[in-house]
Amino acid sequence: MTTIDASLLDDLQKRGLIAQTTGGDVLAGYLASGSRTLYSGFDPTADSLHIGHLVPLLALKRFQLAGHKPIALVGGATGLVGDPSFKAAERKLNTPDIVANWTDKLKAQVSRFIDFDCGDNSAEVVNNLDWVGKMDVLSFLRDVGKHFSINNMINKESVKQRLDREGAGISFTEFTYMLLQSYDFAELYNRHNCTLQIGGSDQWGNITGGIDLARRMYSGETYGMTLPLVTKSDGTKFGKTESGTIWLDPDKTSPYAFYQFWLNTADADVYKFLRYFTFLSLSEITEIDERDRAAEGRPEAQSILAREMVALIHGKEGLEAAVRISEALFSGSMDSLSESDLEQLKLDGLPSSTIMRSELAEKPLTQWLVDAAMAASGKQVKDALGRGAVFINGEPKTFEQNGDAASCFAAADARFNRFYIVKLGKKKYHLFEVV
RNA sequence: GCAGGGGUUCCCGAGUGGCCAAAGGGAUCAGACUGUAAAUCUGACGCGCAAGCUUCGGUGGUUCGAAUCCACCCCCCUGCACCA
Repeated sequence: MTTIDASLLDDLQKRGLIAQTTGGDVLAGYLASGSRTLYSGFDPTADSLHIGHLVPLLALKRFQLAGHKPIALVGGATGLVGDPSFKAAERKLNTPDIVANWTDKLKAQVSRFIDFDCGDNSAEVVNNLDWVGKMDVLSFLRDVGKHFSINNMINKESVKQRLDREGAGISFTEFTYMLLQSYDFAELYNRHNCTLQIGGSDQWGNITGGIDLARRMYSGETYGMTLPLVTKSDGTKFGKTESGTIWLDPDKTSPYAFYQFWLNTADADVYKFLRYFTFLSLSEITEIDERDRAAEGRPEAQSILAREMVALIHGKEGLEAAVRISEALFSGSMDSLSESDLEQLKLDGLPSSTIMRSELAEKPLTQWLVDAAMAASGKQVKDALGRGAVFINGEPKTFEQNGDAASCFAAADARFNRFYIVKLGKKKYHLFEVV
């Protein structure tokens, strides 16, 4: 028999992970008095989840650890339609085969976070295409559509801007999204006795829609809870860097890059992020906070956060790889790297490229670095060269040497006859293999 | 459909015949300082190592010369009308 951790809601509250809930105090008692089944949905809008999906995904795990049964729903059907919630403009539809492909990828990713073999509250992964795909239009209109009032729907905050805005508009397709998601909840209630849906705060409208539908179709009593949108103290968008979205797929964002992302968290955000994203207890986090405050200089929190996150998403091996690269590069002891270390750096996800020695003379250094995506334009490399911010195997290069890439990558300077670590600025590293 | 306003470099936003690759701010990149922070200061910021090349919704035109003037077209906003 599964033990229920009755303090779950209280813990979530203290972590700042609860934006809104339905049912008020009833929900706390409901969750404390038995193992419940809950779900959260993930639509296949790309071939990988990104860190924006982490809060609901980890919340499923928190519920599971507290004794509840999580269902991760991958939106093979809803992904074909597109959620209009708080979106400024109509989105373009992806083809069914692309969505199906993405659905499979998300299923695999999601599955790594929750436990499928822990007795009564083992997790499940479902795809809403399995039930929505079988439904015919008339049944949908009669059985589902009949329960929705257009009057209520157009009053939802999530679609307001699309209705109000001149020139934007909303198609019937996207407008119908809420019905699909609501139907998911009703269906999961009916099939799995799923009585709680969680999601991002932008999902409130869709979640309450589902609660109403479950009641109307099956007289079911269900609950909803939303998690906060992750914000940063400086007002910029969480989860994006200059180089783009931070993905959970190691092929899209390497464990090293992922580690660096968390390591660079601002002091003003790091303790909040520890509460949001890690499974460290609140008292442990408070302790870290206090210790950092007492110590002069560099706080430990970022490093703890980075380690926790990489271990969570990429496992022990991913963490070791990320730390190995980071230490080699940032400790200044690159000389100590062995040939196999350098090869490992490549495998570990340090950006790298292979170039032909015979082609070196064809382009100036600026162009080689631009081609390797180290900088957006040759001008930036030129600026860096002028400031002594470009190093090849530890040797500073100057603008005068720009035209002579062959001597910048001189054979005599190569590590193990082929490797060059190029550093641009303080944080950008790239491994060149010249053959 | 009619009337009025507008589309400028990643974003906001100046510029209304040469001094404009185009003010200013933001974002971004690099340097100093630091903790691979923050704040601050400095430099860069269409592309090109360079000569030089390509931009100001689109197409044509006027002119020695246009982001700036003219014509037509496309798109957006604001009123009015039409529709209901």
